[in-house]
Amino acid sequence: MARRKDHTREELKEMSVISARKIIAAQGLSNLNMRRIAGDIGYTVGTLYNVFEDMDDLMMHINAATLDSLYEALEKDVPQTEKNAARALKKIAKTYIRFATENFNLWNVLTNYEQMTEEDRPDWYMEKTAQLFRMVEAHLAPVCKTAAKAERSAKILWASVHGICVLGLNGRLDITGADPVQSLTDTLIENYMKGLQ
Amino acid sequence: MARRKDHTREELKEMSVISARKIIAAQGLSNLNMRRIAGDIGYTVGTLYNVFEDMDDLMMHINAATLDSLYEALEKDVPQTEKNAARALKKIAKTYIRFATENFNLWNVLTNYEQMTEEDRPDWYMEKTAQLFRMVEAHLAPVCKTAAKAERSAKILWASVHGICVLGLNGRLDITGADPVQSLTDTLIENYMKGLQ
DNA sequence: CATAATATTGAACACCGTTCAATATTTTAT
DNA sequence: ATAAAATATTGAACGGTGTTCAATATTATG
Repeated sequence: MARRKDHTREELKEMSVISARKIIAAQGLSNLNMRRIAGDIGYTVGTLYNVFEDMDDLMMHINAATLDSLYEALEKDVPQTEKNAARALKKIAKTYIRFATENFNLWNVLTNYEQMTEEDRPDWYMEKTAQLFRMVEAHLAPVCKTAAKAERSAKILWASVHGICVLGLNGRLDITGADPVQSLTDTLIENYMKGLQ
Repeated sequence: MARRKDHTREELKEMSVISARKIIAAQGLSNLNMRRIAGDIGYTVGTLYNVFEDMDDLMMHINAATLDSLYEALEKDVPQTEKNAARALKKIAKTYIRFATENFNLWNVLTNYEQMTEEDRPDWYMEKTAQLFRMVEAHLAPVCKTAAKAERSAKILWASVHGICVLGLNGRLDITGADPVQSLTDTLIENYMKGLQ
């Protein structure tokens, strides 16, 4: 046995999430299981359950990491300096679509694997998605009369782009690849922003 | 044993799908399994595999039935006589949201349970979704210059409404219930149609 | 150094989708 | 009508899953 202090609980959590994300990215969610993660990090399944509540808990941490990397991608790609709202929003959508394409399996897990009970979604997790909405809101505030209206439009546009991305990348819009999807989100954003005046 | 001719293969298929949909609607996908369906229809699991390829095949038929009932709901609720495109589209969205709310579990299975390989989705299944798009297209054709443009806008609006519905009803837009979701789709459709001119 | 606290193990459990040899029933051929 | 072929149905069995928990090993404490 041994190695009680080889890694702290936090280190074990991090190692598990990294391993799980590697497996999902490379071979899909169907090839993920607790025993395999345990083996990958050099422990057994019992240790995994000493660190995570259950598989749902682990999945939440996996999705949290995906949300983090999505936020990083957006922060890196989208210039704060862009004054034209429509152009900024189109850039956000473009980066979102690229992220979903390049991290298809992880992104699909994020969108499909729902923990039904909205209540027991912890605050630190909710904050990660709130962060993303705020990013969109920031570009809408200058062209909206009130903060509430900006918030509304942020929700509408984010969810719409998300919907086009989900159906488009999963082959339910009779189009293939990232470019046609981006073309649709561009049109959506242009028309919506035009109608906003 | 017995009863080889009690039901035809088609009858067995139908009974299985009805039973499965009842279980999903009442207790969610997590409570669905092959043995339970078999028991419900008075057979054993082996018979299920004599009629369906596997559980994915059964799930496809379940989703097909959900698509059918969605189409029926839309056909019943949305008047063909409505000349105002925006009003017609808002009515479609409203009915879609109501359907998703009233058949939440079945609708969630439809949106989440993806058969990854788009190619082996049979034609009769694809036709069911095409039918829905055509319904939206019909209302967009009069206000679009070309049929291709109407098709584009139909995809954009359908996917957008779908996205708002998915995130909204799953509690990811910081709103609760069907009404606020409908309010967002209304705004989306109004702004998009306004921008179309 | 003894004892409490904690970490780690891995066998065991219940459940799942799926298979398939055995068996019962029906259809077809003679 | 009867034998033989074809088909339907069964249910035990297989391998895999998430999860539990008594046993054991390691570390911390007094």
